[in-house]
Amino acid sequence: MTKLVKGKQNKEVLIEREPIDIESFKKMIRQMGLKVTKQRVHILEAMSEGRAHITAQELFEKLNKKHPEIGFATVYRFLKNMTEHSLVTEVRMGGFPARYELTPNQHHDHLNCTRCGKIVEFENESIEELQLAVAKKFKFKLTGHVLELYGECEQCTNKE
Amino acid sequence: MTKLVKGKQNKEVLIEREPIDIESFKKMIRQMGLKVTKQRVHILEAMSEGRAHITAQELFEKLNKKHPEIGFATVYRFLKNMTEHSLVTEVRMGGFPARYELTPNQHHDHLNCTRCGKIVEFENESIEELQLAVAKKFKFKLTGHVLELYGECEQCTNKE
DNA sequence: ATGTCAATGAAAATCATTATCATTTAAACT
DNA sequence: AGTTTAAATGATAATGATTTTCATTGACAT
Repeated sequence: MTKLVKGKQNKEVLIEREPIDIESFKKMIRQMGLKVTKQRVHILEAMSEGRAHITAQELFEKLNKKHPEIGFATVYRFLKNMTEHSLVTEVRMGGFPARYELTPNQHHDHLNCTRCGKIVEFENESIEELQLAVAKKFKFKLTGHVLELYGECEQCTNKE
Repeated sequence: MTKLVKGKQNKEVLIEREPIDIESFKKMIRQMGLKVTKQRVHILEAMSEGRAHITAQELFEKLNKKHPEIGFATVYRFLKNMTEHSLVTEVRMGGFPARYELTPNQHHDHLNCTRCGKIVEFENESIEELQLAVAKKFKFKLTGHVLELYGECEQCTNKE
């Protein structure tokens, strides 16, 4: 599965996502010290297929079609589990429901539409470098950052 | 009223907040095209006195002591109003209740030491410009951003 | 002073998320 | 393979922040 993102120099690049099979799903679950259940495997499957950022509800509904036996409590619980183990990254925006993605191996930040909740991923090397410069100026060893841009997407602006 | 913050060179600096009186509160309310009510004036008073970032509930409880006639719906409604008019800045963190502050006239971001909790405020025009460029690239009207850097400060690093 | 429409407060509603708890099941152990 | 046992599940209730509703009050233009 591939994901289209914006990269350096304004060129679009394809980030390959390593193909994930059921065996590696099970491995991931065991790595967290949890039991392998069909529900958990199905949740991981659904997350690896779909669009990058999904809400718990959307994920539940998607799963519900093929596997109506999975309750939404399980979805919420497992998402929380995976978030705590950094296997999944949680993105929260305004008062909107949290969105989740399998933690990407390549770092990126988010541009969020405050009206429709849409999330666009971006990566900007220059900003990263400036952040390092700021940290250096204040003699900090930089270990992480959160950069979330908020605005109104084209569609919402036109919807007026 | 003054606010104690950590500033450049690890020296504490005092950022003066312009004194706000009832008349200017009323002016602010009229500027938003709203009617001046005692509730709204009291809400503004309470916000200008207290700690920088307050939740709607905290604000309601604080007001409730002196003015038990103010309902929490009014607090929520007015905070939303002011946020929409950029008079108040809303900060949301994880799933926690939103926190509000009278919009500071001087924009800044934060550099946080993950070991001792020290906060350094900084401002970087180049980063701001790059953020605008990113938003433009994706045809977003940029309305705000959150930039928090995390790291280890000099003292903590030397403390090893 | 008065009419009108916005503002208010109490209560109910909503919405995402979490907790409860009886039942099921993974997987460790015969 | 059968038994055990603690973890996992799903249905439901509970929670907590925020919003809506609606009858009443009040600001302010006239």
